[in-house]
Parts: sequence; structure tokens; C-alpha cells
Amino acid sequence: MSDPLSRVFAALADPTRRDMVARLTVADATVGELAEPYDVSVQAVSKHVKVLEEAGLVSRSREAQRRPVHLEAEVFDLMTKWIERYRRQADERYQRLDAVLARMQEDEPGAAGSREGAAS
Amino acid sequence: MSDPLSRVFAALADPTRRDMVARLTVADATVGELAEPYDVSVQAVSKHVKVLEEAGLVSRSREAQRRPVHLEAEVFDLMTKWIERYRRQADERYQRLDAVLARMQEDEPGAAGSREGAAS
DNA sequence: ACCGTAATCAACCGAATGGTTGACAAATGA
DNA sequence: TCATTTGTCAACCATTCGGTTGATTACGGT
Repeated sequence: MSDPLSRVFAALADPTRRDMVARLTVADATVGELAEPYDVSVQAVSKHVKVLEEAGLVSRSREAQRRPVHLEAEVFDLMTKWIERYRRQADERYQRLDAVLARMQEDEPGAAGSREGAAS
Repeated sequence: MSDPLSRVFAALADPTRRDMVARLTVADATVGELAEPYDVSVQAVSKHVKVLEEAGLVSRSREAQRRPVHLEAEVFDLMTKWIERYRRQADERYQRLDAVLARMQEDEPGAAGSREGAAS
């Protein structure tokens, strides 16, 4: 499970981590601050942050004793690209399929079986 | 881990399942056909398809003995919406931050220290 | 009716996950 | 120097995950 895309998807598969990401879009936060709303130990949150960091979704700096967590939004593009690519391919395929069905309908009206309401 | 978004992200966190989705954008396929390229048992692939189905990414129909797997591309929108929402929020925040830093630079040239607490 | 094909169910296994508690490390402020 | 704050490391536990093999179901084809 070593490729970056898998790590990003896996990181966001957890609701708590997704919520952390959501909160980090508002402002950077320390592990302690991130932990407050959740009913889990600070150690658990520390682990979550580590997962996000290894996925490239966040980075940490040092500032006195605190290590503020910072969202790296660029990594989102990795996912978006993957999704959009196949999303588009799938759409194109449906359009081709609809075209074929439409042609069948023209050639032999009444023989185009199931798959109603396909066109658009 | 019951919410739909988590299931979609988790489903796509596996490279094999991502590859299956990619292939399903080209054409529907049976479990057996899907299994061929991979060096795993048909049962394992059947499980993968089940995961994709429970995530709402694919559906199955019945056609003689075969149960062709069909990609449901609409579910991608769920992810895209989530991603885009926070992506945009993050971008906006950076713009605000840049504005603040720019203002600090104007007011006190040379006093715009390192990334102090910026947000609201 | 019987056999073959397609796929799922069931039980099991090892590795990874998400959580815990307890001990430790690093930087600050008194 | 010493206590405090902040966070990580380590060991452990229960559950989930991806994989296996073996048995079983659901359909045609002949």
C-alpha cells in the first residue's frame, strides 16, 4: 500500500481525519487543539496526524514547544485528477452507448430492448 | 465506518480496486473477467467487487449465469464535492493570510515575522 | 436429468488499524 | 535547576482487511 494515491485515499477514509482536515482549512492547529473536540487520547490524535502527514496532506513546523499542523492543499489535486480522469471516461462511454442505442432504435424501431430514458 | 463517504474513500484506497474501476470505465465486466489480470483467486476479486458495490461505485445485474459489474460514475461526485469544498476553503484562507501579511508589511516594514497566528 | 460454468458463502490466517496506557523527550518559564 | 507543557515512542489489545481453500448455490447446455 505504498503509492501516494492509496495513502491519500486511505487517510481520508477515516471520518475523524476528514474532520481534522476540514478544521485545518480554517486555521493551523496543534495536536492538542485538534484533539479537544474528540473523545480520544492525544496519542490517538498524534497517530492520525502522522497518517495525514505521510499522505502528504499536512506538514508540521516547530514554534516554541508547539508543533503546529498545517494543511497542504495541493495534494488534493492528485485525487481530483484521478477522479476526473475516470469520471470523464465513464461519461464518454455512456454517450457512445447512447449513440449506439439510438442508432439501433432508428434501424429497428421497437427492437431496442431495455435501458429506457438513457438519452439526454 | 458506516458513512457513505468513508466507504467510497476506503474502497478507492486499494490499488487493485482502483484499477478495476479504471477498467470498468471502458466496459462492464464479469467477476471472472475482472479477475484475469490479477494474480489472485476469483473469490478475492468477488470480495473487492462487493466492497465497491457497498460503496455505491458499481452495481450488478443478472444476464444468464453472468452477473456483469457496471460502474456507477455518479458517486464520484460525492468525493469531488467534498474535496472541492475544502480545497476552495483552504485556498481562500491562504489568500486572506497573504492579504494580512501584505498589510503588516505596509504598516510596519520589516516587522512581518514568521507565520504567527493569522486567522480570525 | 446431469454436467459444467460463474459466482458467492464460510472458515481461517497474517498483517494492518485505531484505540488504550505508561514512559520518555524537548522546549519554556519559574 | 526543576517543574510544566506538548507531543512522541512502545507495547499491547480488539477489529478489520486482503488473501487463501473448500463447499455450495444458481444457471444454461446437451
